Formats: sequence, C-alpha cells, structure tokens
Amino acid sequence: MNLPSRHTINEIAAAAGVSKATVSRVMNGTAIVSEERRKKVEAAIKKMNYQPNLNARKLAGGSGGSIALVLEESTEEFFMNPFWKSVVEGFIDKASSSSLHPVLFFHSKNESDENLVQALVRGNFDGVAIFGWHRDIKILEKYVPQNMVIVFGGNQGASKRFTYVGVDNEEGGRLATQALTAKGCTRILKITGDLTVQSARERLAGYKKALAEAGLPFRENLVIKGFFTNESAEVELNKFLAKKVTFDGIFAANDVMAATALRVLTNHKIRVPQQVKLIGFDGSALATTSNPSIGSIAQPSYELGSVVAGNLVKALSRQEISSVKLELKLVSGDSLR
Amino acid sequence: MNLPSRHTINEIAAAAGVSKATVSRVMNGTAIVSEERRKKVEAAIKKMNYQPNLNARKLAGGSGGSIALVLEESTEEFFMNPFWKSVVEGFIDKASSSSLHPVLFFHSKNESDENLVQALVRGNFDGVAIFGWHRDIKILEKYVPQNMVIVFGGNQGASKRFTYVGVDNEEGGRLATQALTAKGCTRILKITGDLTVQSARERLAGYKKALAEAGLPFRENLVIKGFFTNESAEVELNKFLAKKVTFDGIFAANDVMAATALRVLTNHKIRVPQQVKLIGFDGSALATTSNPSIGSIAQPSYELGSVVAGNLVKALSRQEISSVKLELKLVSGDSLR
DNA sequence: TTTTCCTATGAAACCGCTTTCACTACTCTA
DNA sequence: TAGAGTAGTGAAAGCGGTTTCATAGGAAAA
Repeated sequence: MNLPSRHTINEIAAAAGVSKATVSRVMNGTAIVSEERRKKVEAAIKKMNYQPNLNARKLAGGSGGSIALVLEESTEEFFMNPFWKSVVEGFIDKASSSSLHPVLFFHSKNESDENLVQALVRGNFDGVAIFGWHRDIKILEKYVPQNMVIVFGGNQGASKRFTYVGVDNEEGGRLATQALTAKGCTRILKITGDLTVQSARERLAGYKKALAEAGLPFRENLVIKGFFTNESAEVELNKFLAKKVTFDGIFAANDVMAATALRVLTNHKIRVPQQVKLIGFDGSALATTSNPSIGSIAQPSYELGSVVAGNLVKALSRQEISSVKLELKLVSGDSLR
Repeated sequence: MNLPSRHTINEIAAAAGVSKATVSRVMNGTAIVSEERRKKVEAAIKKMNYQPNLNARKLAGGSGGSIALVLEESTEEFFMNPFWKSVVEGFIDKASSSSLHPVLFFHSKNESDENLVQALVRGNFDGVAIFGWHRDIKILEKYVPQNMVIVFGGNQGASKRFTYVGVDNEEGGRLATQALTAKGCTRILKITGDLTVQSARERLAGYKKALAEAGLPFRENLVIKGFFTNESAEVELNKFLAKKVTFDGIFAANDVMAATALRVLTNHKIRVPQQVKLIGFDGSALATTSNPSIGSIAQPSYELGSVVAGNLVKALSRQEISSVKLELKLVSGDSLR
C-alpha cells in the first residue's frame, strides 16, 4: 500500500513553478504575491490536497492555530455540572466558526503545578483557555513562552501578562443575598465554595456587603464551607442542621450545592420556600429543573466559553485583547417565593 | 522581562560538555552512552529544567507522545450519559500513569468526514482513540499517515489497518433479551439505537437471536427506532403507546433510553416491573440509581477507556497490539423482578 | 605485534516550514 | 535622464530536534 499522500511545500512549489517562499507567502498572506502566481499556487494546493505540516510550521515560528481548553475540575464536577457543558459548547462553537479544532487538555487533579504547566508548554498550543485555575499564577508567568496566549475564564486578574473573561462575582453575591433580604430573610446561611478559589471568596464578600446594606449583622456561625461539590454541601449542611441554629435563608455558592441543600432540607422536613428561602449561583439547568425551582444568579456560561474562545482567536490573529467582565442576572425561582 | 527559560538541546549539550547527538541519545535511550556522560547529561537536563521541543522532535521523526481521544457524540450525549464519563476516566488514568497528557479532540457533529480527518491529521497526534465512529473508514485509511496509530473503542473492525477494543454487542443483546424471556415476557418491545451505528445493529441482531432461541416470533411492529437519546426514545415510545400494541417487556439499546422509557411508562400509569419488565444497556449509574432500578447489560466502560489508552501507549512504544473484545455482564435490577 | 572488530562519540544531513536578505525590473520624482 | 523608490521574487539561513555516517581508540583475535 502506498503512503497516504502527504505533500510537502516543495512539491507544491515545484508543481506551481515557484519557490517555496512564495508558496508560504500565499498560504499565510504575509507578503504581496502577483495575481498570476498566487492563482497557480492556490490551484496546486487545492489539486494536491496539500496540508502543511504543523510541526514544521510551528518550529519555524509560525502559528499552528491550535488552541486548548484547560479545566481545573475533577471529571466528576466536569460531567455533573451542566455549567461546564454550556461553557464547552460556547467555546467549541466559537472556535469552530474560525475553523479551529479546539482540544480539551486532560490532567489529573493532584498533578503538581510545575508538571501541569510544563505539560501544557510541551503541548505547544498557540492559545490556551484556562477555567477554574486556583494554582499559583507565577508558575505560568515563569514557564509559559511569550508567544503562547493564555486567557482565563474567571477573574484571575492579578497578572499583567494574561487577560481574563470573568464575571463580577462580588456583585453576584450581593445580588443573591439581596434577593433573600428582600423577601424578609434576616438569618441567611451562606454555603461557600472552595475558598482557595477567588470566585468563592468574592461571592462571600458580596454576601457580607449585602448584609451590611440591609443593616443585618454578619454571623460567623451562619457561614459553612463547601467545595462547590454535592458531597461537601451535604456533609456540611447536615453538620450545621445538627447544631439547631436558626436560619431562614440559604445562599449557596453554586447550583450544585443549592440543589443538594434543597434535598437535605426536604429530608429534614424543612419546607422551601415556606420555612427557608434558597438561592444558588450559576443559573444552570439544575436550578431551573429542580422541584421547586431554585432561584439563582445566572452566569452567562455559553457566552463565557464563547468570549474566551473569541479572545483567543483574536489574539492568534495578532489583535489586541483585553479582559472583560460579563453581566450576571438574577433568575427568580419558586425557592424564593 | 526575560524570556521564560526554554533551553534547547544545544545548551544542554554545551552544559554537559557533549554533542547534541549524545543528549538526544540519552533522552531517548536509542543507543549506548557511557555511564559517565550519561550522568552529566541527566544532571544538566535536570538542573536546567529542560523540556525538549515537541515540534522539533516530531518534525525530525520522533514520537511526541501526544494522544487524543475523539468522541463522535454530541456534547449533549457526551455530558448526559455517564457511560462516557467512565470511559474518559479510564482513558485518562491509564494515559496519565504513562505520563502522557491526553487530549479530547472537539469537532462539530456536522463536520464533513474529510474535514474531520484532515483536522485530525493536522493535529499530528501520535495516537488517536476513536469512540462511536460511524463514518466511512476508508477515509481514514486514505489520509491517516502510517506512523499515526488509531485504536477504535467499539467494534469497528472491518479494517486491517486499525485495531479496536470492543464488546460483543450481539451477545449483549442476546443476554438482555434472554433476561426478559426468562421472566416470561413474550412480546418484547425493542427500542433500537441509531442503526447507522454498528453496535446498535448488533444489539438488535442479538435480540432476534434470543427470540428465536426462546421460540418466539420476531415482530416488526415491536421494534421502534431510537437514536440513543432521551428525546428520540420519548417521542418514539409515545407514538408506539398510542398504537395500543400489547407488550410485556422492553429492551432499550442503552440506559439513557431505558430511563426515559421508565419515565414515559410511569406517566402512562404502566407499572414496572408488574406490567412491563425493562432492561437497558451500558450498566451506567443511570440504571442503578433510578427508581425502580433498571436491569442492564454492563459495559466495562472504565476498562474500555483504559484498555484503549493502554493499547495506544503500547503501540507508541512500538509493541504489537491487537483487537480485543471485553466481556459484558448482566446486571439485574428491580425493573426485571 | 599486527590485524580485526566493537563501542562510544561528534559532525553533518535532514525533517518541512517561515523569514530575512539581496537582487531584478519597473515606476516615480526631480 | 539620472537617482530613488517600490513591488515581486528566490536563495539561503534558521527553528530544535533525530539519525546516519565516519572515525578514534581499545579489546579481542591472529
């Protein structure tokens, strides 16, 4: 059997009767080529079904148009939280429309920062989108080469070198809490996310802010620490309930935990929203389809993925990009009635 | 700011006082290097934190150790069916333990065969695992270069060039149907999967076989065509129920559709398993956690991912690999009682 | 002591592309 | 009409590795 036909730039050049420099220029549009030769080259490329070798191209300093998505989440969280599905869809759709084939970069959660970053560098992507990063950002600044673009999904901010597409989590936390105080709640239980993650801290800050605005005291014993997961919420909430502390509202740092909270409350015969009002965060399908539906702060998840991909694409075509904050919206639900 | 430290093989060679050929030999173990120099080189690599450039390496004909996972599934199906989660986990775990960082290759479903394959080739992976492929296999044989290994998850078989890791779907279909006939079912409704997919056809064949073995006739009107999705099962089953055809068992081609069937039956006040017994396929969490639990044919999904990754790893280290069939097991459930 | 055969090594070619550089052939200014 | 640009092009120099090839130096065989 013959080798599958993978032509090289030299063959195209020969076929078109030009030098390979010219072929390269036609492909990349990096310099003016006469109409006549350009047509010849284009015809040859098409006819011979030529695909430039990505490795050679990147080695020579060109851009390969390869972008990767990194999710600092367990497979568990990744598959179970519809939020990610939506982010991924936005990302793919946007990238595909620029005829890029994005790739999801897997790694185990317990990988060292150093290993992860090195693997990423070795992967040699032109652009990388990172969601949920809560590792040291310095390590990225140290190892990531200048020509590799990184865009964060979420407000990692703190770095001059990388941009992000995020949301105003503090404002979101404030909105959520406000929705509860507006309904008359005065003792609102806050289930935080993983506090090593910035967004979790910001949402907590928003909670405090809203309490202050409503003239309510902040009580340490009304804050329990979850990790954005089903399990953590279940364990912590059960512990909390055992203490018999009075409360009339819950603000969970994401919908997954809010849904769990609803389940736990129901098991304890605590009625939602009659006895306790409940709000989550993310605005995912989980919240709207649960029974009763759970109020939430909607993150524009699809848009998040799509804008991140868009920025990556922009950056690859050497346009300036800058950080963006997307808007959060309160989604009401029966759990708030 | 300085460039992040990316050393080249030349720098390592200089630091170790050897030629770059020797450095290359040490890294790849492709030839004997004296103890003394090898140690020097290894020390230099470690000290300078050297990472070989993948593009250069691949261009020169080396293997980059990059492997990709391709899933011919919609994001919908991918996220909603726990089967995939398990496959992915098996795949990652196995690959990681060989210190590979696998990547999930995204593409839109409506992409042309040609485009997809070309993108894959351009991606320049050393190995690719493909699940759910139901496109023309010739196109792969045509474009995929000899040095790129492909392993199918599922029994695509038909090709001499590629191996697969699959299950005996026909036997599975037979087992499932048998589980129903053993309980006395005589009019078993078969909800097929997407019949353009080989596994769906094989499961249907197993169904026919079991009927024959049990001395039951095959009835066209007891076969309805789904597409492995929630929606298709719901629509088709509702249509079927409207026809008022008698039946006392359902064999759905996957758990997703079985779970949907259970829901639809419940809505129609048809009791499972009292009036209709039900079995699915996959053995996913969906089946075991539903209420009542649904009997199923368990696919070793984690193992599937893991064996595929293992074969890829093997092939990359130039070992022979061959196709494998994994075993299916009947998982009983309340829906069969 | 020669001759022969390995073993360990570096020099150099090569992988397929991009980009710089030098040069030709024109088209403009002055 | 001479001098100065400018557009279009190919040759050649990398990019950072792997691999072939030739060779020096020792050990084994004669």
